[in-house]
This record gives sequence, C-alpha cells and structure tokens, in this order.
Amino acid sequence: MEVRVRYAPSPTGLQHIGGVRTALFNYFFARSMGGKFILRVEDTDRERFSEESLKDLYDTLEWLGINWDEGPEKGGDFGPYVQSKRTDLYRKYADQLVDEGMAYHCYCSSERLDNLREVQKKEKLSYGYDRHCRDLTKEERDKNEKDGLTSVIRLKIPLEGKTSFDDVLLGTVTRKNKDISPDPVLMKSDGFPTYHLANVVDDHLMEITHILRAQEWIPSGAMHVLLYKAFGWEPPFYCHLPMVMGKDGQKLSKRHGSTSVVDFRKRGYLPEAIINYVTMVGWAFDDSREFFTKEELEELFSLEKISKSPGVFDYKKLEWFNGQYIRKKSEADLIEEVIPYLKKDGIISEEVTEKEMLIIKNMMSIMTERLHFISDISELARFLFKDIGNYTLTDIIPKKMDFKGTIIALEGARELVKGFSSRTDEENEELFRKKSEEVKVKLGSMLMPLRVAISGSKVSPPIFGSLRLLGVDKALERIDHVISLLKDAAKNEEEQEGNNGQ
RNA sequence: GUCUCCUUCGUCUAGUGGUUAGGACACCGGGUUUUCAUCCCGGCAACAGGGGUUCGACUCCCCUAGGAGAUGCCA
Repeated sequence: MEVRVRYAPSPTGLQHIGGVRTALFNYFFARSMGGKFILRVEDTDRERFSEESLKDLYDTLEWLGINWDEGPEKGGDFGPYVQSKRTDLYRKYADQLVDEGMAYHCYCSSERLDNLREVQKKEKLSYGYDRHCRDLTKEERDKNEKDGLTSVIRLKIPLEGKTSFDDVLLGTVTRKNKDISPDPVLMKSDGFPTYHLANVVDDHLMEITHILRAQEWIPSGAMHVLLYKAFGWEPPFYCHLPMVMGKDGQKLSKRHGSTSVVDFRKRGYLPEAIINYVTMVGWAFDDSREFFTKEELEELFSLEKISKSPGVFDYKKLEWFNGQYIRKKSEADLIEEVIPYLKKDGIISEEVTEKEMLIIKNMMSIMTERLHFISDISELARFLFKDIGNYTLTDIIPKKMDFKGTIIALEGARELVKGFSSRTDEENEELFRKKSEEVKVKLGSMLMPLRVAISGSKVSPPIFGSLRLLGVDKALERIDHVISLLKDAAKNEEEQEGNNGQ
C-alpha cells in the first residue's frame, strides 16, 4: 500500500509554527515511506478566508522547501485540491446521507442556538445541540421549507453504543456515542460544507491512508469515524500530533511572540534552523543527535518516535539553532543572505557598488560568529559604510581614566594606525602592546577608545580587522575627530576648575 | 459542567524491570580573547503524589492531583 498523506490548512491567517510542524511531519513521513504528500486547501470558511493567507501558504512552503506531489498549482489525479471548487461533491454526499436517514435538515436559527448554549452554561448542563430537528415529521419539514426557513444538514449521531478509532501513537481511542458532539453540522446554510464533511469526503476520495493532525482533533476523531461508516467507507489510520505550546503552557499564539513563519523569516531566521528545531519539538531521533538537514529527516523520520505530550516552543533554542546554521553556511551563501538586509536598512545602495561588494566580501569572516540572526548584520556593519557619531565621551573614556590619559593613549594608537596596513596582525599586536606599556595603560584601555573612535561603539568586531576594512585614511579621520573632541572637553574642564579657584 | 488526551531537570528530550537517570538549550562559574561574539571546560537541576504487582520499579496496573484540548453554521 502506498502511503498518501496530506497537509490541509485553511487559509484564514498566516502560516504559523504549529501548522508548519504538522506540514513537516506529514511531509517527512511521506518521504520516509516513499509515499505521496498532498496539499489541500480547506477554504470552506468564507467569512475568514483571505487571498493573502493563501499566498502566504504557498510562499511559506516554498521558502521551507516543502514540495507537494499533488495539490493546487501542481495538479494530480484527485483534483481539484481546493475545497471551494468541490462544493457540488459535498452537496451530493450530504444529500445522500439525508436520503438514507443518516442525516437531517435542521431549521434552528442561530438565535435559538445561542440561547440554548447560554441556558446550558448557566444551568451547568452539558453543552451541545438539543437535537430539536432530528425527528421532525414530514409535515413539519414541508412547512419550514414553505416558510422559506434556511436549513443546515446535521449528522445523526447514534444515541447509544460507542465508537473508536486507531491511533498510531495513542492506540485505540474509544468514545461513547452519547459523549460525541450531538449531531454536528455537515452542510452550512451558505451551501458550503463544514470541516468535518469536507475533510472526510476528500480524504476518502483522495485515498489518504494516514491522517497526521494536531491533537486538538482527538475529540472529533470518533465522529469522523461515524461519518466514514455512514458512507460505508473504511477510515484511514490516525496519528494525532502533540500540540505546540507557549511558555505558559497554553496553545501557542500571538501573545507569546511571533508565531507566523513569515515573521521569523523577516527577522533573519534560516529555513534550515526552523525546520530542524520545529521538528525537534515532539520528535527525537535518539539520545544525542539533534542536528538534521531536511534531506536527512526525509529519510530518518518515523512516527514511532513522536512524543505524546505537548511541547513548549522555546524561542531561545531556535535562536541557538539559527546561530549554528549561520556558522555552518559558506561565506558565499552568507553574502547572498546578508545583502537584502543591508539594502533594506539603507546600509548599502540598491545597486550594490563594486566598492561595497568588496567590503562585504572581506567582512564576512569577522561578522559570521557575531550573527544570531541575519538581520543583525546591519547594526554590526554600519560603521564600515556609514558615518558614525552616535557615541558619547563616556563611551570613549575607559574606566579609571581621564581626558588626558585617554588622549595620550589614543594619540599613541594613532601613531601605529598610520603604518598599520603594511604590517601583519602579529606585528601590529606586538607594537600595540609595547606602546601601551610606554603610555602606561593596559592594552585594553588603549584599544577601547580606538574601538569607539572607528566603530562608534564599545562593541564591535575585532579592531585590526575593522581597521583593515575601513582603511587607514578613514580611520585616522575618525581618530582625529575623537581626539579633538577630547581636547575640547579637557579644556572646558580646566576652565571650570580655574573659575572655581578664583 | 461533560468528555478526551497528557505528566522525566526551568524548557526540548533519551530511557521500555536492575543506569552514578544520559544529552541539548537556558542559567551560573572558569578558560581562550583587544570589546562583543564564537569556542572549550565545569556546575546547577528531573522521574507529580499515593497505592499495588515484583527479589527489584522512571519503566507494568489502579487511584488522586495537575496541565492541555474539545464541547460552533471556525478549522
């Protein structure tokens, strides 16, 4: 038997971590079994549907490199793969159930239903439809129709007995029929099917063999089986995936931070990191290995190793994975990644100049290990392309030093910067050490003012590398500017003291 | 309220009757280092509780507690 699985999102919002995890598990399972991965768009909720969400779905899957074997834009033998194009089909199957007495028309208004729920809640009764229309006589139905009442079609859940389904992870899950949501709606009054109907019909028609979906669907599992039985179909295997939670243990949502994949993408996360980390929430290969490429997972993934309990999404660990993957990238690849961010932040020109490109190529080696996100590059590299000046005197003057000492240290450093580029780093380091002894400050205390002067920040890539990238002339210019600032400040201070003395 | 699922360090997890309960992130310390970062070394830290079964339970069974999810003309 060929394995056929599907990812069936509904385009009512941006693709988020939870959805992508489900997609990934389905995709990896299909690949590892040599089966087919199908994409099906469940756009039956016309209220919440948005074109933007649909585009985001395609973009996200493409960015992650999750290719579907059958589905929209790709086709296949079981299309169309968009549910809004299959409404006739659902209608036909729903009518069939009504004809056979397995389902019925319900004319209850939403007001009546709202009311009912309110009363049930207040009286602490169990919630759910009261099956008001389940046993309407033919006369009553005809009257409702004649009155022009709109109707929905509901499934008749047996009042007694129990229903169970087999879950690869959970084993056999059994539910008493009386505990199943009483008579769920199959067809809405707008002519569109609900998830339950469309899902079952499509999964059967598309010959889906395994349903991997989030555990939030467990409660409707038995009901879906009942639907399969009503049609006389064989239900597929189920595998209910553990949910992804936020730090507080609640279902992961916006208030925990970004959850949409596009947000992660904009922030400078690599798809490799997201795929790897998201797969590790709820799945583990063994007791030590945790780095996997997509290709490796396509081979190694297995349902047996999925955990049953929900997992908390750890942004910190994803960040760590991202850093690891950044450092694994080749310099050439990283340059490709970095350029769009530099452009977006106005660090380099839209049409990258030769000079800019040269700096970019030369700077990557000292930038890479400082990146947690690709987007970090702009802050880090700004001083190489743009004028600086956002530093303050307190940034420049090292701890336990005054204006004069700082000026002396910086002037000493300036001497060495002049001939800097004709020497090796080792030679330079030797000279800087000697010079720092000469002016009686620690090496660090001499280099810190220099660092701020040329990079504008106390935190920067290594000084020697930065100097080389920036060029001696530019560096001297910046150093001189800082020295003059310091001298002005020192003079002011003297005058102040002089005034006080009089 | 009712039903269903879940329960090993703070977090992700390994573990399938006998282990000093292992790894990773985070955190804390130390080292390398011109800052930051990287990297290396070390430390902290868990079997929810109670009953059984057994020579022996993290592992099997039951109960309790806790958590989550569902209970829509949303998926």
